[in-house]
Amino acid sequence: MKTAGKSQPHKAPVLCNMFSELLEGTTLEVARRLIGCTLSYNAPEGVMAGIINETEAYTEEDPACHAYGGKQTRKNQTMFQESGHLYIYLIYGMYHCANLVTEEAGRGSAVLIRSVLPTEGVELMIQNRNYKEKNLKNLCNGPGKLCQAFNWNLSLDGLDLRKKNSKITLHPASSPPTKVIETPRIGITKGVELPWRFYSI
DNA sequence: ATATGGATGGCCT
DNA sequence: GGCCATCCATATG
Repeated sequence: MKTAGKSQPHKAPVLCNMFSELLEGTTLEVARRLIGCTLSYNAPEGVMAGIINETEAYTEEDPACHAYGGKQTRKNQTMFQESGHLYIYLIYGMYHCANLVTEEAGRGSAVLIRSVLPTEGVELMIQNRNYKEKNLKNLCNGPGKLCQAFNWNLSLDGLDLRKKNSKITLHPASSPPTKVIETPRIGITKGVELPWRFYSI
């Protein structure tokens, strides 16, 4: 090992480190705070990125949560890892959903990333989704669409975003959105009354 | 413009 | 065997 102790000024900063303060606090706080942040993926084919504009919070106490009651299974075990891990699951046999794990290890909680506004690698995303429309507003505006655009699947489940050189990174908003709206969550049958969905326009 | 129903597979009981 | 934190094509006003 002959790695230099100090970083060299000319060394290309291939990836930014995640700002850990983005994931501090309760799942609800994180879900709210992630609105406006940039999610980026350094894929083999190129970088893809988007600004998060819709999230949902899920915690152990919530009957709609995969980790409800703290029950660990094979599928949900990433939710019980430390905050900063990526939890991906398959839904309806054909789509994937991406979540950022929150809170401390042992507590099953996460924020579902429901939508991003594409900012980088748009051509790749269009390819990945076989997207026909001209307007990009429907390219990543849904949890399944987002994973399809970024080409994310179960193989990325459990990825630790806190690691240096993580393929997936989070960047804080340059200026936080002026208005974040909260509503009940989408597509669930339990915990429907909780206003745990956040979005901005 | 909104409403419907079919596709699909890993995981749980 | 039965869920499912979904999407899209198709059908109708």
